[in-house]
Amino acid sequence: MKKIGLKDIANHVGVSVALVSYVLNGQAEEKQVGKEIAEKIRKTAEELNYRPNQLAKSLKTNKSNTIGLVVADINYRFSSGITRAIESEAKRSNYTVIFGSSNESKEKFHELVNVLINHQVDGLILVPVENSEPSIKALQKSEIPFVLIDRNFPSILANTILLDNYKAAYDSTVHLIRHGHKRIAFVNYQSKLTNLLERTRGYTAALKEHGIDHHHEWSPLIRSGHVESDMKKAIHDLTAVQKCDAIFFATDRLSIAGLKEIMKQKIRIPEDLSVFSFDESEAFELFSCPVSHARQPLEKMGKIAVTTLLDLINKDKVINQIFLPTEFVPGKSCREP
Amino acid sequence: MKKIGLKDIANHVGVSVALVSYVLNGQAEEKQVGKEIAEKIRKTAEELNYRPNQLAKSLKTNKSNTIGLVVADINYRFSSGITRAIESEAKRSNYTVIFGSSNESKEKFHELVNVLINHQVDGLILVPVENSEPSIKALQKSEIPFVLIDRNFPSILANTILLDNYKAAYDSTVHLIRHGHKRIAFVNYQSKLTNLLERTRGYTAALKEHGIDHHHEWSPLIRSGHVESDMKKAIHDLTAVQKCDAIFFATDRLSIAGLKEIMKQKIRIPEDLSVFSFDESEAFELFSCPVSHARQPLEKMGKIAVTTLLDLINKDKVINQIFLPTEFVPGKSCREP
DNA sequence: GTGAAAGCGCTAACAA
DNA sequence: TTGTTAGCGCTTTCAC
Repeated sequence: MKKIGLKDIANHVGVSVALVSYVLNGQAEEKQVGKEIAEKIRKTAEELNYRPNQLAKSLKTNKSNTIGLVVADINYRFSSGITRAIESEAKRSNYTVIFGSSNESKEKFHELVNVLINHQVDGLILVPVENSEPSIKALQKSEIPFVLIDRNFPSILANTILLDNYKAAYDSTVHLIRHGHKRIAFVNYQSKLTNLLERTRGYTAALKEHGIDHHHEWSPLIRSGHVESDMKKAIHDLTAVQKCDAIFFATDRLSIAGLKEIMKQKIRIPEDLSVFSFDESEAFELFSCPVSHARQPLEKMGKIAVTTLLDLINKDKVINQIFLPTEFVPGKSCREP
Repeated sequence: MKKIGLKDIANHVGVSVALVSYVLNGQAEEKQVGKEIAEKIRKTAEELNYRPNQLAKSLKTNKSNTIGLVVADINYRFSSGITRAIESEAKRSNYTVIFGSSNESKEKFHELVNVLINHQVDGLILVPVENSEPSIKALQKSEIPFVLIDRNFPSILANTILLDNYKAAYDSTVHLIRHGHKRIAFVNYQSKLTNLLERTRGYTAALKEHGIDHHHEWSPLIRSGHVESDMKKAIHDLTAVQKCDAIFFATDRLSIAGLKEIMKQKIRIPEDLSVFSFDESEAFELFSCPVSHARQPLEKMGKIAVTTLLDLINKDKVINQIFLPTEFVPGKSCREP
């Protein structure tokens, strides 16, 4: 079946391509196209099953109606949630999403951004990875609109949609303090990502402001390549050696790894130990007790990322840093005060 | 910063655009471009930070190096796993993925397919939704290469990558029978999707071939909009009324909902009841005992989907239906024989 | 009201 | 070896 173009319709109806273009783009009124002709064009387009070539359109108008999205790993709950929100919001505005997963590699991240740019995306939504500052800085020079999401860099001023990680961690820690805990541990990844560092900062500040001495040993860092072994050691240290009575995990994956280890070591929640998680996980549904946690507003983040980006594309740019609050989801994993 | 095109480089170096095009597309040898000139062109392109306009290229060559992907819901473990595999395999072949999530709506599915086609994707990978046969049939007429994945329709003959759902369910049921179970329940969604129906068929056949009378009451159907309430009733019926001693859940989400309910009703696994799951879930990690299950080869499915599609795009090929086996992952959720 | 034609950035056949 | 040029399918200005 031959591809149908404007010309085919024009020939068929016996008019010029210009008219066909007007009509099919909803400019029939504006251009005062004859009613009958317009109707005939529409009908023929339908009959011939005309599909506009978006590439040609984009090439001409210099606008692809496409946004590029790079997430860290589509298998993360965070990524799939945000992707779903972004795709659906983009679609509402008639944009299509071109997609890539960097798998936390800065090389792949860089390459993906370039590929997306070559595909003439109108803008980018990026979850940057560690050490991707150079790519982002290069991007800034190119004047292509983009927004960062979830993560940022101190050295880069850009449109950013972030959680208020500091406050969320602070509040969560205070929650544990209110429950009467004094020896509160915080398990985080070893990482330079600001969102994670901010969580540590919030935790530390909460302890300090409530007159609790923070022991360095209470904040073990887990190496992402060695989660299982590091976590095993961490849980043992925190409970048996440091006698902590509460553990606050910095991410969902750490919570899962930690809770698994806690189960193995037959530590009872919340009798022996209180647990709080940053992020939620499907896995919590099958844990022996509901896990109290801070929930990320994925839907909202995705939606705001898109609207911010579209603003950037359509209007002129003001740099905007948006901090979203988490939602506190009470469970039964913290002992009663 | 003005956009740099081939012409700019040509002017800069003092040659024609053709030469620049040749060199930058690796045809320098073939076209016998002067070594020095070639080098100069490459250097200038680099300096000017030239980025090829993929749209123009595609328009001209009638090839976008882009594949469209429509999944049912990117939040499913299945979808994100398959998407990751597809994206990474596509990238290996220099293809980019344009993405959409149908959210199990046939209207959205149809629309997405059209949008992707308008974007001139070279081919499509689709996870069809219920009642999307008409869209698929229309697609077949258009001669755009596509492969279906995970789901198919009896009335449609197309390139398809499927699980061998029948065999996987059959084998899993036999596994339970071998463990000495006689009253084995199978909990599935109420759905017309063939992959789910095949699982029911496998289960039923296994019972029959092992001389076990199948009671209709042992196969409750859960309505996807009422999982919680339907599951509550189902679990109660199966255990208290039907006295089943094993339950086989047809999907990961059903397993989670079922296990949650089982926990609530204080039924012990595997002492009181054996449990087997089709699909795995992160959630199993925190269940009181490891759940035996059949694992889908997501990586492989994604990879094969891409290679099949690329074959279809590049050569012309016969219709191919590929059935992949699941992997049996033993847990401790089935009582010992 | 309608049509002719330029040109978006690129490829590739053809000419020189 | 290198350059010229005709489009790919579409939008849009300008002329009629």
